[in-house]
This record gives sequence, C-alpha cells and structure tokens, in this order.
Amino acid sequence: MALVEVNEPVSKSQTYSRKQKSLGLLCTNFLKLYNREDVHLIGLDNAASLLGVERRRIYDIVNVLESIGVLARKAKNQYSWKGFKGIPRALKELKEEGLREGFIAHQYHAIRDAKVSDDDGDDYDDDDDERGLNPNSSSQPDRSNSSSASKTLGASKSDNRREKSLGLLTQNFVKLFVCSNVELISLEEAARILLGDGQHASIMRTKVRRLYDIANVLSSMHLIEKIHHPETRKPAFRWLGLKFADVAATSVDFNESKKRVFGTEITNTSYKRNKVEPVEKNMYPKLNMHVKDETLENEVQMNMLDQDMNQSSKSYRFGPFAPNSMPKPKAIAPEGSRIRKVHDFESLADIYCPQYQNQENVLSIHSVSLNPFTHYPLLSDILSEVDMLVGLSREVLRTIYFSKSTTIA
DNA sequence: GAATCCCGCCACATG
DNA sequence: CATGTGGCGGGATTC
Repeated sequence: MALVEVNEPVSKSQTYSRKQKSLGLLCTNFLKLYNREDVHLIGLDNAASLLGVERRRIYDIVNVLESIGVLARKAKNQYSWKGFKGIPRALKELKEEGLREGFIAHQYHAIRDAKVSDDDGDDYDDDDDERGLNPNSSSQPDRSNSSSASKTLGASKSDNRREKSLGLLTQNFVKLFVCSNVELISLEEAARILLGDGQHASIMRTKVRRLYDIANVLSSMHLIEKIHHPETRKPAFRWLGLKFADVAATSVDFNESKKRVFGTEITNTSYKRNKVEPVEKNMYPKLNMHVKDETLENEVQMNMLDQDMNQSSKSYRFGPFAPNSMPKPKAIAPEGSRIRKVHDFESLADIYCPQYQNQENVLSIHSVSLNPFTHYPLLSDILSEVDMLVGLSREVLRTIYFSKSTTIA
C-alpha cells in the first residue's frame, strides 16, 4: 500500500492486465513459495494450482529453472528443489561447456557497436565462420536409443525437439554472457547469434519470443537485468550473476517502486485476455469446507521448533522483514463484503501474491493491510511439506483463486 | 509503430 | 489410449 507507486493508476478498475500474469511474476512467486532449504520436492500440479496458473506456464519456468540448476527433474510431474545454491555449479559447467564448444567466441562481432569495449584490447578473434554454432545437445551426449545409424545428423525427432527446447535455449543464452566479457546483449542479437546468421524472419521472431520468456524469469531472479543501451536506447540485457540473485529471491523487494524489474510485477491472477468477463460475478463460492486448517496450524508449530539452522553458507535469512514483529494478521476485513473470509487461506494467499497489493482488483481477499510476510516462513514450510498431501486444500485455494475466471460454464 | 510476450492449440512423448 | 510435456506463433498489450 504505502509502497505502491506510479506506474499504475492504482485502481485501473479491473481490466485485463497482462502484467499481472507475466512469467516473471509467476517465477517470482514460484520462488517465494519454494525457495527454502527444507523444500525438496515440487509437484507441478500442486505448483500450478497454488500459483494460480495453468500447468503449461509452470513448464515454462520449470524448464528454465532446471537449466540453471535450481531444479532437477525427478520424475514425471515432479522436480526436486536445488535452490540458488545449485546455480554456481550449473553456471560453471555451462561456462566450461561453452568455452569448450568454442561457440561463443566469434559471434560477438555482431555486438560490437561503437563504444562498449573501451577496455582491454584483447579479444578473441577467431573467425572461422561456423554458421550454426548451435551445437546440438550439450549435457549428456548419450542419446542412446536411436535404433539405427543415427550418425551425426540423426536429428531423431526427439533430438530435434531438444534442440529447440526452452531449457537449452536458456543455457545457450546464459553461455553468451558467461563465456565472454560482453555485458550487454539484446534479445535480437542473442537470437541472431544463437541461430545461424541468415535465418528467416519468422524463425527469428519465434526465437526472440522465447528469449523474452527466458529473460523474464532470469530477470525475476536477478540474474540478468534489462536496461537500455546507453546510446542506442535499445533495450538489452546485462548479466548480473549471482551477486544479487540469492538475496533478491529471498527478500521482498521493497523497491518495487521503480518501473518494474522487467520480469517482475504484480500478481498473476486470472482474467482471460479476451473473454470480456462481463460485469461482476459473485464468485467466491461458499466453499463450505474448513479444510482442517488446524492440521496446518500444527505443522507450523512443528516446523517452527526445528526451524532449520543448517543454513551453512548464507547468513542471510528472511532479510528485511522480521517475521514476528507483527501481530497476527489474520482478521481481514473483507473489503467488498462478498469476500468471505477463509481463515488461514488468507495467509496462504499472501504467499502467492505477496507484496503487490497495489492491484486489489483481483483477489480482494488480501487487499487489506496485513503484513504478507509475517507468515511467510511458516506457511512455506507447510506448503513445501505437505506439497501433495493437501490435495484438498489445494482445491480450495484453486477455487478461491480462480473463481473469477474459470469457466463458469 | 515497435517492443513485449500471454495464451492455449495441438504435436509429441510417456506412462 | 490417456496423460504429461512443451513447441510455436497469433495477436493483444505495453511502451
């Protein structure tokens, strides 16, 4: 509330807002939800419902997060959480791999624009054009299974698919930064570099689209940052690396005042793009359930007690917001009136859509004040722990969250 | 007008 | 064959 600021007529009434549903925001919320040491497994279904998005979107972020080492696929529909601590390793490998492949080397000719490199005169300059630097697979060279001669150009359908995957693209994009000293790259350039040179416009367009997706999640993690080129005015991305990433993800961005950290923004909530949801619809079904919130309550206690202290590396914890400085937020005064309080769900809601109170249009549930972070740690514990056990409450949450959009049909 | 990038159809992969 | 994945690009939003 207090921190709301420009850039949004505060109550643009409730029109569809693309920003509220950006991948970056989703990623931010995803991290808020799972970025804890005691989280181990993450179920995609659960994540999707908790975050209030379609499964498809989860795949998007999960794929890039995995390629960065934050997640690791465990099984179908299931990922293990590695956390930010998994990034260094991943980056290191990407760097080595990238250098080894040597693909990053020459292409920077495209990037050199007048100034930029004021420093060192060194440089690589091997220019043996190698068009498709796009080296096929990267990680495990084991494709094992192409029945017959897969030779070099096997392109066994699946490989082809892998080649175009968001994950691999993410890695290559990252290599671009990590394997060179270039610090500013526009997505257009990146696409050009990662693809061959003479690519058809449509191919480029698609690639750039994907890069936007990737950039959004990387931005939300503060691994990169969007800025405008000094002269060109053209938008480009700068590599930030881990210096901010970790902290950024853990803390609450109080400085959300700025414009918008590119891939970061308001809560994602539903409101279909086209469907001109006519006026009001008294949603908020009367979920008559009280899903055992005490169960949760207990869980909290438990976790509270053995709050992990094995945070070896980081001395940093919940950052700025001190968990218990606040009185029980609980009681919310339903602003509208039609909102029915749902005890703990209100708190839960904050986890998914913290900080951005500026857009009360949706989920009026927490439009009120209550400090969203007061509960954060605890609830997260719960969530991660009962990831799949709460199938029930999950449904509830879903109901509350989507009641708006979901096909009333 | 250009830059962004959400949305969800639908082809593949897997179980 | 059902369900899980996730390319892809039309076109709505933002800038």
